[in-house]
Amino acid sequence: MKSENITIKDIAKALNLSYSTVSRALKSSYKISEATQQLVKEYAEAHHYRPNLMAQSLKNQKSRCIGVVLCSIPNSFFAEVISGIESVAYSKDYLLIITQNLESYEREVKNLENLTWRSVDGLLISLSTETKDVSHFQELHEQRLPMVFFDRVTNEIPSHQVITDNIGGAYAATRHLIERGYKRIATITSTPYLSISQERLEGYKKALTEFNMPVHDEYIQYCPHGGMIIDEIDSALNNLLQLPEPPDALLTASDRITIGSYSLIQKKGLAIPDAIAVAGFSNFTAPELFNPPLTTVRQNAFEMGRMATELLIQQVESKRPVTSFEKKILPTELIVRSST
Amino acid sequence: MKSENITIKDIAKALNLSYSTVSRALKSSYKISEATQQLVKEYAEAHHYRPNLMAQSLKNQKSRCIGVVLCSIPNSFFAEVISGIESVAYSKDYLLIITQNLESYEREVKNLENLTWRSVDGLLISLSTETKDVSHFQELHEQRLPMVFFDRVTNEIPSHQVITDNIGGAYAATRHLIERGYKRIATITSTPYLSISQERLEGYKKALTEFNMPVHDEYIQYCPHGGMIIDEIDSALNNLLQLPEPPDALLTASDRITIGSYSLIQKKGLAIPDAIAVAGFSNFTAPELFNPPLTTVRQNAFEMGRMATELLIQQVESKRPVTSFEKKILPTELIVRSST
DNA sequence: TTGAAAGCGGTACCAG
DNA sequence: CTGGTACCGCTTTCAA
Repeated sequence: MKSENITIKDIAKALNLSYSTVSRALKSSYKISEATQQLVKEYAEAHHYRPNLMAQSLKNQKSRCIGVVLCSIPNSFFAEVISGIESVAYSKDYLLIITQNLESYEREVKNLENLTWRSVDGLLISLSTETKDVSHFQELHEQRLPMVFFDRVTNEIPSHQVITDNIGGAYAATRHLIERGYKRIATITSTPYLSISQERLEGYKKALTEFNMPVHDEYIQYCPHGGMIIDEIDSALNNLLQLPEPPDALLTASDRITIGSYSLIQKKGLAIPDAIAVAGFSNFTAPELFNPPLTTVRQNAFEMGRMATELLIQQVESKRPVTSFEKKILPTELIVRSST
Repeated sequence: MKSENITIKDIAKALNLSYSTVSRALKSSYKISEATQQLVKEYAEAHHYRPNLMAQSLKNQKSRCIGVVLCSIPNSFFAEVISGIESVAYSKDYLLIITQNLESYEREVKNLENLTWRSVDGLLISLSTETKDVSHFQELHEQRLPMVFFDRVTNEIPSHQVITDNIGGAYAATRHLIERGYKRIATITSTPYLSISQERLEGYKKALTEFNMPVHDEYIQYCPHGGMIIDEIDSALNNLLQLPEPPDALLTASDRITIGSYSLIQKKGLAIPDAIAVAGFSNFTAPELFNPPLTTVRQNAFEMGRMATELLIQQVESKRPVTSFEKKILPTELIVRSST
């Protein structure tokens, strides 16, 4: 194939037509006779004609590439999101450029520079935990580069957003803990800058308040790097356990924090759920195999990727600049197991 | 940036030079005076000149894209491999097109067609479980498209390969089971067509033979789709458990099969390791959290991705056609936990 | 309805 | 050492 690819010129020569006619016939342009269209299309089909994408890109100033900005590919949540992104991108003939920043603001900026150099047609973005300032995205937004934020979003840039019902998810898990009879419910979350942290915290507080339970600030612990560094989680846990009234239940607000906490609690020799109950946001494959099986708030990561990509492509291909934006909120699923 | 990108022509105009001179100056071509080079480069730097990759691609017939062919992005092993691939590709300014085939031969072929259409410069390939015939790759190989196989490789196409020491890994795990005193050791693996199945089986048999234990064919079970379908694993397990002398230990030969078996065995109410011990190939994040903690053979997936990509890019950029190929074999790590 | 030709942004050959 | 120019494959305007 590769070396034997035929071009529009070959077709034109073979059929004694001009380049332009062939080009238009292939696009079913209205100003071409049925007969010619038929002829050209059949020849193209028969000779496996595929348009040269590089040439098309150069001409149209469209790369049919989508840039993906996220923190970590092997993270189970994001891996599922990518799978969803792939499914849509592929079916619409877009290509993915996936970058990971390992929660570093600096790498996020550098990756972004590379993506724009590649002249992507649009961006799918989930912010790094370190990112407080979104001006690097702002700048591109002002140049009309389509972008859709997912999971970790910002409200500073008007754009489509696809997120999980973080408030609802955290609320459901906290309420579940309350109803199970736990009295001192703590939470460990990422940086307070992140949208997901804020919302999950809100759900947590909402449940406590609703059941007339106090919200103690010392029961709320943050991991500046989202648990990328295990020591962060450890010190968060230690802070909690050293309290005069240590918590009897814990809500962990992200995959990494959930797994990390679970592991550390066990290492400290604390029994789950007797010494401390644990429920957490997690898209881990097999939380039912854990010891004890882990109560999780599961997100529909695949769907999130799918939906964000559809919104993005829609915007990329829209003739008019898009000015009204959607905020899609996907439901979470609380799966109760014996860790709570 | 996007809309304000400057081109070679802009530089030429500004400096009163010709396009070609600017182009050569930027590439530090030897026939350009130091002074001019200096001038051009400084101007380019100052105005954030970035060459248009689409134009370069079109001209050079190089896309700086690498196609990745594998079965499933969210699979923990492959997600780690991708992370390794990304790290190298990114540092060398290559772009990744990732495709997944969900173990379907048909999708593998279709994906491949799309990749070649995108005119990728090279391919990183791990075969689907359904793939017995590799002629679709063969064809591209004959057209000199560089390709490196990893993990699930074929010997029918002369190319670089990066694999795990599958024989050694399976051997170590089996030997460990033998030394623990298990007498009837079974194994569940993928299709016998796959290189990894064959090699892991070989390691399994080698250990048994070395310790003068018989190799019973009925102790070897296959999953035609690599465990993609959970029923496959279930029937494999049932076949084993219904034997007059059911096994007292199990070696599972891939991530999905390992997790699936573990889950099913628990559902059947069998105690691990008392009723049956389990050791398996797995790159799962937290096998130590399982109940009981799972003995695993871990592969260096990240390194596999890194290495395969380096070999590929080296081949892509090599002036002469590459004729001698390397077979890199990465060591495995047996981590003993209480499931055995 | 069709053809000719310019141009997208670079590269590389040929002159000078 | 530098400039002119053809060309990569396709799209699109302008003419016919």
